[in-house]
Amino acid sequence: MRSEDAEPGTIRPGGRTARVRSAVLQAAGDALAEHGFAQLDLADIARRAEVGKTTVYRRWGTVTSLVADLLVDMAEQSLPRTETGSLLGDLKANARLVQRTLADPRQGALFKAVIAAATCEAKTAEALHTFYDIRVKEWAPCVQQAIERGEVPEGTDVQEVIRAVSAPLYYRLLTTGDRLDEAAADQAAEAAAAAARAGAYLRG
Amino acid sequence: MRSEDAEPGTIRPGGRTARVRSAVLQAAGDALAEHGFAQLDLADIARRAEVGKTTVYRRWGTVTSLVADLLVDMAEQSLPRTETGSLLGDLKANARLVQRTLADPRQGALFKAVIAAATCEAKTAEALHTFYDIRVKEWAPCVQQAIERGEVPEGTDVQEVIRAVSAPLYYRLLTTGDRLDEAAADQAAEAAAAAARAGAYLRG
DNA sequence: CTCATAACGGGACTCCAGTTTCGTTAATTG
DNA sequence: CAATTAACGAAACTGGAGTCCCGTTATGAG
Repeated sequence: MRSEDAEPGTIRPGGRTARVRSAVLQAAGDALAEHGFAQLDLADIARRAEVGKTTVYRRWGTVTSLVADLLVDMAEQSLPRTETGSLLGDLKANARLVQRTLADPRQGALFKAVIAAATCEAKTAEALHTFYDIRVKEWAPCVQQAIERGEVPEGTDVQEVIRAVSAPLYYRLLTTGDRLDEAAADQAAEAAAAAARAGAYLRG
Repeated sequence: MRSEDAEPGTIRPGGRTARVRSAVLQAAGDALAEHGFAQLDLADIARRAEVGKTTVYRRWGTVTSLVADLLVDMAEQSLPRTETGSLLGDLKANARLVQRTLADPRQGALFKAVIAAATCEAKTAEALHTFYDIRVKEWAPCVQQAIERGEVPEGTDVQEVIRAVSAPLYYRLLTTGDRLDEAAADQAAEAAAAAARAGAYLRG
């Protein structure tokens, strides 16, 4: 059986191969959080992961490609959503979660780095889109429940409401130097809730 | 007079020096829009600008540093704001402006690239923050006028309202593959207006 | 207009990110 | 458990990004 056309790691994905992947992804996350996307070389990641650099180049090839795989991994680790019984409560819970993530030095830097990487290659961008699509869909039901309770008008784009909560937090992270505090999270949730109630997210 | 401690271009900023700067910044913008932030080398920019690569390395040194200067240049080219007489009208005008910019292939790619660059170095990040600070302050008066007309409660953070218009557009640009159309712009403006009227942006 | 030198630019040079080679280890199959 | 070969990893290699040197151009001061 020839394997020239198969990606390395697909035929014998067991033991060592899996171990190498998780060590490399771990190291990649660390390196991205510490140095950022630009000054990142795969040899450094290989050293951290205690893996041969040949292996990293063979399996991932480029930094953006490695980040794409990292995003697939991140997408699999899903955090469970909480329920509070009111739209504002649920949205605040979501906003706080996002805020805590982005305000955390390691996680915040990591998210900046993966976003930067996603702007540089289509494949990585797609992995990022999938990651956020999963997260948004995870939280969308809380808006659906609000519709059923009559808090929000019928025909509201539920996913757009969830995105509206995150958007100002990411915008602040990227375009201002301001700290992301709980007040920012609450404001984002309140603004999204108010706009949703006013029917701003009705499908066009 | 020694000049070892002065940056090149500061003592004789006239004719040639200025011409080189604008040619290089123009080329840098083109290159960023075409190739993105990652696969960018200064030699290519020098070639496009018809300038010696030694000059580019001497004056800017790194890609992120060059992007920082590009952002200073972009910040100086300010677009005049229109006035419609209502908060929603003004915010829609702003949203449409941002949407058109980000939806434009060249400009959209360029903005993605400068954001990516800003995540990689503090100096570049600061230049980006300044850029957005200027843009936000340019449009903030329309919210102030809305306060004076009684459309929006006293004590509202006027700049935050402007940011709330852009935020979902940038969020969509970066985290989804969806096209940025006029409907997205209008929705962003309507959501920000509704939230502002509801007092979601009162200073904490 | 003249002079001093800031700033530019071609070309040689260096160094390391990324590749290639080939021997070693261990995952899978029967 | 033995055989096959996928996947790994050390070491040598290479190309081009970034640096250095030094002669040339042209700015700004007097």
